[in-house]
Amino acid sequence: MTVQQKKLVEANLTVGFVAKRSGVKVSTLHFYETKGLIRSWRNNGNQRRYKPDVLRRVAVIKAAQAMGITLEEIKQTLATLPEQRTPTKEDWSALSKNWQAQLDERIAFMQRLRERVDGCIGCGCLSMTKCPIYNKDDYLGEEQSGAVLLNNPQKELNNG
Amino acid sequence: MTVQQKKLVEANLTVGFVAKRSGVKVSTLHFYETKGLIRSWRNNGNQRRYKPDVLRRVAVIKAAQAMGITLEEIKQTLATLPEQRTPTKEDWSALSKNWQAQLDERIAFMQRLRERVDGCIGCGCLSMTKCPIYNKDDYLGEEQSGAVLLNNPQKELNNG
DNA sequence: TTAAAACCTCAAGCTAACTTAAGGTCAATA
DNA sequence: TATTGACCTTAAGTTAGCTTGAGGTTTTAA
Repeated sequence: MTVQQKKLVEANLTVGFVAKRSGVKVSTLHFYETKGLIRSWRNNGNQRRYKPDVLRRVAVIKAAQAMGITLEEIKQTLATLPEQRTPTKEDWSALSKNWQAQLDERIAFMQRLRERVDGCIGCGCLSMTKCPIYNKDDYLGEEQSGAVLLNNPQKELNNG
Repeated sequence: MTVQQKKLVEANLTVGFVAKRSGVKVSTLHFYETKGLIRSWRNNGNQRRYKPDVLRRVAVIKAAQAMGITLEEIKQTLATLPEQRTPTKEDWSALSKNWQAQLDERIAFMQRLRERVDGCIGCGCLSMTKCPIYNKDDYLGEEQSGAVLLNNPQKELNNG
């Protein structure tokens, strides 16, 4: 039995092992911990030890990031997981439902954007007074209070 | 005739006017200029003056950003516009085609991600050795060389 | 047992996309 | 004409999400 397999069985993982397994750097795990996204305890020599479910947490963090969700939002959603026991299938399922809705909104937004790209950027109405692209109230107006996408650039579109 | 209408007719716009009309701050216009995204000339008093098509450029920049395209990419795409003449309908249309494809890729990626969220985050296979979420080669593997989304977090997923 | 690998902390650095501040000039209007 | 508002430049600050480096300790393995 290798050391890593042993670690796995004993169910307290080192930071290096978690890093390798989850595909993130050790520094990222430290960083996530300072941000309250993951937790660890220390051994006698002050080294971090993790429960195996940290791997799922990190994978979920990465998946959520790929959806465009910020670490702060992810943290808040992860905070809904139970603290006392290891999260169950149902716990994780609830999380995913939460993000599914956001993802659906984002996809819908992108699709509306796509239509706008068709109709607007490439349109023939180069007159500033006629083209809706110059009319901020029209342009992407429905998104005003909707999904937050990509650092919210659409909020800027509606300023002033 | 107001001053602003006058400016519009005379077709050389002040930075303040462009800022108000395009919904971005003056400092943003300065910034875009240093980044080579827009251009201006100076009047006798060293103040910036813009051609009206800067409004379309800014609107297009904002739309592209909402698609998740970086300023650097936007700059490169805008660089394909003619320098000597005011861009025509066809010029802008070509741009929009370019970004439509990227947007389609992004939408497709999000949709694949959505399926993964269904099947993976919320799944019952909490065993580390079985769940594909722990297997970086499986998880989102198709995206390896695909669309760049949201600061490329999916690249991280495949590291190490 | 000892050298290398892994780990620790804390501070600083990095990129994108801007914003803010300071100190000064130019232009519009009462 | 004078004052207010718009504009100028340059430098530094901001946020997110990390990474890098320095200097030191612990663990592992030959």
